[in-house]
Amino acid sequence: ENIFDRSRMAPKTPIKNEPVDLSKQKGCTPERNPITPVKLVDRPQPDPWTPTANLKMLVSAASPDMRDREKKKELFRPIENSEQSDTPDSLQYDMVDDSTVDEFEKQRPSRKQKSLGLLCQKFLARYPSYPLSTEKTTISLDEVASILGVERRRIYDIVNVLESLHLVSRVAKNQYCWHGRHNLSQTLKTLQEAGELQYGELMTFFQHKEQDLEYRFGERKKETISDSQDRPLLDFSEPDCTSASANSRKDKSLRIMSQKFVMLFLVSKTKIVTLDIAAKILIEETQDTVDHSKFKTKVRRLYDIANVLTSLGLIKKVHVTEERGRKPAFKWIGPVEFPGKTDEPRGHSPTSDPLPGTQRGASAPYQICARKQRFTRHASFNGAQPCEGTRRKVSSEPNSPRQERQDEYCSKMINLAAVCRQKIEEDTRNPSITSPLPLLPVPGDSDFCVNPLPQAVFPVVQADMPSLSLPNGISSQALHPSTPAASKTENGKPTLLPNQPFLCFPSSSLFMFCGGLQESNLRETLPTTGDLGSRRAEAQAAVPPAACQKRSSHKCESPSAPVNDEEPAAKKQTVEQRDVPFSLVVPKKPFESPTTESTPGSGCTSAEHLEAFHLDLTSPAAPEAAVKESPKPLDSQEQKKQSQNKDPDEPSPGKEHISKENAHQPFLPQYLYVQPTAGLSSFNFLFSANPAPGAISLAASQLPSLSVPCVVVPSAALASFPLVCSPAITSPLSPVPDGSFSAAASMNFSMSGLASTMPVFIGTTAVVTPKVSPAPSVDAQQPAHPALHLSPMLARSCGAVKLDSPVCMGHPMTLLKLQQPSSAPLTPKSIRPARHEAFFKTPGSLGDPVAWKKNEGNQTRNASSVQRRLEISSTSPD
DNA sequence: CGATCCCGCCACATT
DNA sequence: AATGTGGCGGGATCG
Repeated sequence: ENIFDRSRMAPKTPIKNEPVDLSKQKGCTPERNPITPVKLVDRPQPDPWTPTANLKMLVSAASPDMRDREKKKELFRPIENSEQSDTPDSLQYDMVDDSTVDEFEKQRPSRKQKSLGLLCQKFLARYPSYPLSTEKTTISLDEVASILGVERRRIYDIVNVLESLHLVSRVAKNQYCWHGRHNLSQTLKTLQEAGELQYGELMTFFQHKEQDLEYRFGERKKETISDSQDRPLLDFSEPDCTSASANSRKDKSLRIMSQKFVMLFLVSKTKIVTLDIAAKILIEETQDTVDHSKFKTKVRRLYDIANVLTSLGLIKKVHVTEERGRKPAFKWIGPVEFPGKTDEPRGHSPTSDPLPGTQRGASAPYQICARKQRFTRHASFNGAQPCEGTRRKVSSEPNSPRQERQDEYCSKMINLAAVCRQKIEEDTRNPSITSPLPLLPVPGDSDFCVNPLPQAVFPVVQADMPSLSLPNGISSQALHPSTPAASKTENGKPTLLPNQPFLCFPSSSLFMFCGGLQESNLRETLPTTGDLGSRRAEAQAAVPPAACQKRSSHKCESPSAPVNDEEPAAKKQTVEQRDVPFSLVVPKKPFESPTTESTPGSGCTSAEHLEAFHLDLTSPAAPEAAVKESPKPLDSQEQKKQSQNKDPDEPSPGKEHISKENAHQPFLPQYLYVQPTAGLSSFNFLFSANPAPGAISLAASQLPSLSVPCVVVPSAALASFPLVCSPAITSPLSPVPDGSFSAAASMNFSMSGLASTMPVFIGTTAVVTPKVSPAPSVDAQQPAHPALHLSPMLARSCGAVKLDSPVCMGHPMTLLKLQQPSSAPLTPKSIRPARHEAFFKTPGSLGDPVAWKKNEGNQTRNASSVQRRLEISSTSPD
């Protein structure tokens, strides 16, 4: 706890280790705090410890990393930080007079300082995220407990969760083995698969709106399934470790719960799970009987788990605003895609798709299908296996409502479906708030899975931006008249809806670029061509005029497609966040960290980061978002249709509205989220880049250029209204609000070889068009496309600047300027590296080291890992 | 006052 | 029986 403050002055103050004494001291015994450090004592502690000694250990062990973590934490919990950090006084004083300061500190040992989340960070700080395979780090619970100054009990809480994700494994009594995150993606993948089996339908289904329903149903289902399967699934991983024997133990609910909790995120379209839903789902007991107390207890546990997951950077706390109100929830910010996935976008053929036009979106449909299948499979599976054999808790235990029959399961599912249907119908009736989109009629049987998707989309948005809302009218218009059709898609109009990817940016500060790459084209077509024509992405942002009211609009209707986009986006974000530690993570807090800041002048460097972009908000005042549209908005629809075909082949420039294609399956739009740096604080960017490596592969030839639709909005503006960007379907929109603000801009990204580093240059076609062409292959680019129209607004509001951003990459960049005078800080997050693993890695480790290195204060980070190691090693000896 | 969640009792598992 | 684990929920804090 101390650490916080001390991080800077590490060496100093002795006190804190022990919470206990804190309590004692609080009064005013300032000066001498240090003296008897009571507490630790409890533990058998051999070591010599003097208060100081402990401190030293702590400091040494944690310092570098700790800071990072702390920062992260800060992100998560701004308040805390502020407070602590505030204490500058303390620092100063410390210099002078420690005791005094300490006192103050002591006075409020604040509960937070002892929080599990913080503790977990400390814990994690002690071990490298990616330990060398060679080194096997063993963790002694007692040791850690004493070092961290907490009771062992608390360590169990942490370790149990970590174990559920396989970051550690139990080797022996009191001994755990640290694995780090090497296998995290694999684990998550497994959990995701398992989760789909168990919760997929539900989550998908109801996710947002129907949460209520979900709860009810969810519970049942889960139970059923979970029994038989959970164990196995969960356990699967365990075997590897010695601990297998451990299985017999009572059920380790915390571990299982943790896994289930993670599964919910992985299965969730929105990647947001509210606590209450999770609790309900996780309560295996009798569905109906959800006692209040039990529920409460479950929630408590979830908080424990959530704290750990938060410390791991896998989730973050958010609030979901629903019809009913605002509820606490957590959003998954970890990796979303897993390499190994069986389902590859490309492979899968739409053919079998049960869902007709519904989803053009690349992955979404796919997933759905998969889910169904599994589901089915699953059901049978259950039936086949009676799981009673496995052990359950002792009979004596109070609760053991477990055994369910598969039959029941089926029936439940049916019920569920029915209920859902009802729900939907109801909703439909009251489209008012809830469902902007018409819900699909759900066929009783099978479809649960399918239908859900569309809905899912919304929620996502909501979550983030409660504040934003589109007026209905607007939304409908703007978005798409057709939108509603989405549901209909099945019926008749398939395509449109789905295609559209909309992005809503909830948070005021976010900036998103959405775009899909045309991968398909790329792949098939020559890279070059692809490049060129490939992409223009259109992005639209519709900004409702101030007049617009904020409403539920957040739900912008978005066809399923959007959903897809979103997901990826989420992923990306996550990834990046990881990479870029702090800043990314917490958008809210702009970090002014030096890191990002790129000065205007910095050529290459800046390039590396997105800094290349400079955004100046020219017109901050102009809240309206400026959007650029790609040249052919109109076509988009048609194209969409075509897109259905999915033939990407044609690179034809004109047509290739990428966006649509994007929507298709192949590519997932990637988003890059750029954190606002100091200057940028006001903005956040999301870029959608191609996630798929596949896409990248295309690029491989050289520079693939991607066009991404982007929207730049001043945060302020956003705050006031919601933005929606539908890359795909811009055209329709264009008419809408038209002139006022939305402009669609197409962005092109060129990436060199791998997307990873490339400096992205964003060219607004319109603006810049002409210029950039450094990239050879690229030249073809259509970007030049005259097509762009900038809305007047844009034009005005933003000055497009072309830069050659010659970034190191040598790609040209275009910058948009928004009025922001100040240096635009950019937070460039580098584009995320193509590889999955990269996600996890620290920024330093990211694939494109080069790029990274520079800017950020990364050094810190980069160094940190190294340092960390060193330190640890040094420490360990002790 | 509701949301969080620390604390540590105590049951159960393992040694 | 001793000790390791970890469920659990009272009640303190936080917001």
